[in-house]
Amino acid sequence: MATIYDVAKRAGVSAKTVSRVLNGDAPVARKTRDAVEKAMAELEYIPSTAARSIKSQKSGLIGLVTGAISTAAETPDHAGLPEIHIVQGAQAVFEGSGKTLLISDTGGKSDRVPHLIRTFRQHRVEGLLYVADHHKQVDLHFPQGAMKVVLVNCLDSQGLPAVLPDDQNGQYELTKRVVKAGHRRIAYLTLGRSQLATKLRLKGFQAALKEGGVTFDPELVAPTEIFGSPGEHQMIWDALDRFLRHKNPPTVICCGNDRLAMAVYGILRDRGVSVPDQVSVVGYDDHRLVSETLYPALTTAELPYNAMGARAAHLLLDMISNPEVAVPQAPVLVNGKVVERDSLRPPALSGQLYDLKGRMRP
Amino acid sequence: MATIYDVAKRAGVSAKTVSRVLNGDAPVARKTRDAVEKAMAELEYIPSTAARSIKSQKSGLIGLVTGAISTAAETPDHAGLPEIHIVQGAQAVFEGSGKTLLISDTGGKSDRVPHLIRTFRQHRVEGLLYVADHHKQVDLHFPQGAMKVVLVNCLDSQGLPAVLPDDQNGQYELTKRVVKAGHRRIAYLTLGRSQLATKLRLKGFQAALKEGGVTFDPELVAPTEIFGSPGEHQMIWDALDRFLRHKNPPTVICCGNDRLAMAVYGILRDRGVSVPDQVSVVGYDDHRLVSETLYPALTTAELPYNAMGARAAHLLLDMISNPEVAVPQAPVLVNGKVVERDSLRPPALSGQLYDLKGRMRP
DNA sequence: TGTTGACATGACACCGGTGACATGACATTG
DNA sequence: CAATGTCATGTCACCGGTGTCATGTCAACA
Repeated sequence: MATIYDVAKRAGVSAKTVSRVLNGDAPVARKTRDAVEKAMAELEYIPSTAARSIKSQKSGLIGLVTGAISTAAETPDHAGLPEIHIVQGAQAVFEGSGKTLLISDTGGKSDRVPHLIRTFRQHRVEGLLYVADHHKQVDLHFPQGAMKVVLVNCLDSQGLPAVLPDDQNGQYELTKRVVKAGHRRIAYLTLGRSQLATKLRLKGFQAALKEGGVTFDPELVAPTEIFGSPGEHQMIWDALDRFLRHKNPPTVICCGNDRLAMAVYGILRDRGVSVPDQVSVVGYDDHRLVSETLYPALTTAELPYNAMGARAAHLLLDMISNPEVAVPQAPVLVNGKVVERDSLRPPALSGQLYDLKGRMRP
Repeated sequence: MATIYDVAKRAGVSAKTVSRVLNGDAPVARKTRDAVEKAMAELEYIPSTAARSIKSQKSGLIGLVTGAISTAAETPDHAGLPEIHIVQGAQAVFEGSGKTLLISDTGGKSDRVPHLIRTFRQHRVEGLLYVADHHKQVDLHFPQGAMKVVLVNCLDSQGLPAVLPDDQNGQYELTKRVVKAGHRRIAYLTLGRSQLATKLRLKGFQAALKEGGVTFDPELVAPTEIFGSPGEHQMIWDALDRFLRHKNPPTVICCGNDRLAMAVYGILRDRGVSVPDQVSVVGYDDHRLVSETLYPALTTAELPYNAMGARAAHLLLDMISNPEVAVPQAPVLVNGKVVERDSLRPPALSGQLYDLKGRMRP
């Protein structure tokens, strides 16, 4: 690989002059510049970032840690929207600002994080993005002040800057849409109780009901747990069964995410309940693979992963370029849109809505 | 950030001795070693890869380009299994061998590839993984010999080393399972005709039929195109309608991927056809978010993205550490497993299988 | 015509490590 | 006891760039 000296020799100038042509930080005679550029082209010269960075003390690198990082062994694996969207959103921003992204994946093992951090520090990354697979609390103990860090989709107890989805508002907006469609009996199949998103969204849910003058009925709320476990379908089946047998049954079922909505579609239909003619269904995430493919297509709230990644990237870049800037004390909340598709309709008019059949598959 | 000289001074030795402690490439007296290690710990010294690499001429970096790279504007966006699994598979291998991954995302714009390549060359990456979002032909024009490249999930006309899923064998094995379950009337809703995977899988499909003594009926094969387009559901609906109205209708529907199977579930049920009691359904990809969540869970063939990523990483590492090694001329094919779940059953016994209802939603 | 300043370029040190080589202390051997 | 080898450590140059400072040229100006 050609060096700046090779170019200098070929162009008959000093290395420093080549450097000037490269960086344009001092005037260079047109003729000299041409000669240097010709030499660079002929030698396919490409400057070495490594050499640059030892001198400038700036690596131009940003580290990104991903992969279901957590304190516990909960790792729901593929449960929601893939974090890749966060990475893409961030990458696009860094790309535009000349930074390069170094990524590491913990593979779900949080004990490997220290090693990853060390690798990043060896590369002298200028900042670090810490991406969780779902909205959660994490417990990191970074060598304090060692590097700029922005958490994405998670927060810690030390108050590191964090970018989070606005789950409460998202569910609020979505539910408002449901109420506006005319529904008064609204069931909510939430994610696990322990999830932060669940608590926040439930607040948004209740706020929207209240605002719409709809009574909140705790019997129409049920949590689900554990992705991919054999018992999961049973749990959803049972919850739906309770909803449907309620003396005043729901006309719409809100789901904790699109995946849950997918399972609900299957079970409802298996039981002879038509979506959305008899019961509407809405999801959360706008996992397009699911929301656009389900038949009928799913009305859902966007989980703005791409935007969160971009937001976090900007925040980190600010912190890097302007070390004195005050980092946000409260988490930055990013809002997603409500995406209306075909699965939400005004409630059916008749009193007795459905005629249940089927039972849980053994 | 502390340097090796800071450590040397604090430990009262030369920088070279610190280097020896770091690398263990020459004997160091126990006492000296202890002093050096103490100093390193106190200063939180972490060696700089940049400084190391200019001297050693080895960056320890691997570049990875992803993001629906293509020649055309086909970009099906989210159509299949996310490429992130390829990245994860590769990352784990590199991690284990001390390499660090630099990633770039083209965001679907192939004209940005040259710029990404340049960035990677500035970082003196030792090799490059080029990851496509689905099995396709790409047309790259790398500065020849500029760097070691392995293509993943795609191949080019110049015969660059490539790692691909064994689509033919995968569909063969899956179809064999279908035949073994007793099916004789087997419909196949393929992906787009132009896709490489479609052609290969159709071969495997036919081979399995032949081996099982089942007659191939072209009327039971239909292609789908264009993900997410408004007309897509219509196209699937029409194809299924033809299948179901066939004088000798299928007892199972093989789908080009799990997403398609998801759409098929919805349409079949909408038309009063029970899965799998009346018609079995199988997919392809083992996109677990879909295959495990569908109700009933989907029998499908694994698209071994993780393994492909790992395989490609190993191949690239071999090429790097052993430049003389012959690169595979033919693409490396990686096989996936058949995953049996609940959507495949022996065919129903009765003659008249289903009583169609419903029509395409307007 | 001598002075001044803008322009163009080069010499040299330095960034943080490591390879090649040299040196000094001590143990082993004939 | 001198010769030899091993161990432990240091010196110095170099990797590929860039910052600092010096130098040389030439046109404008007093």
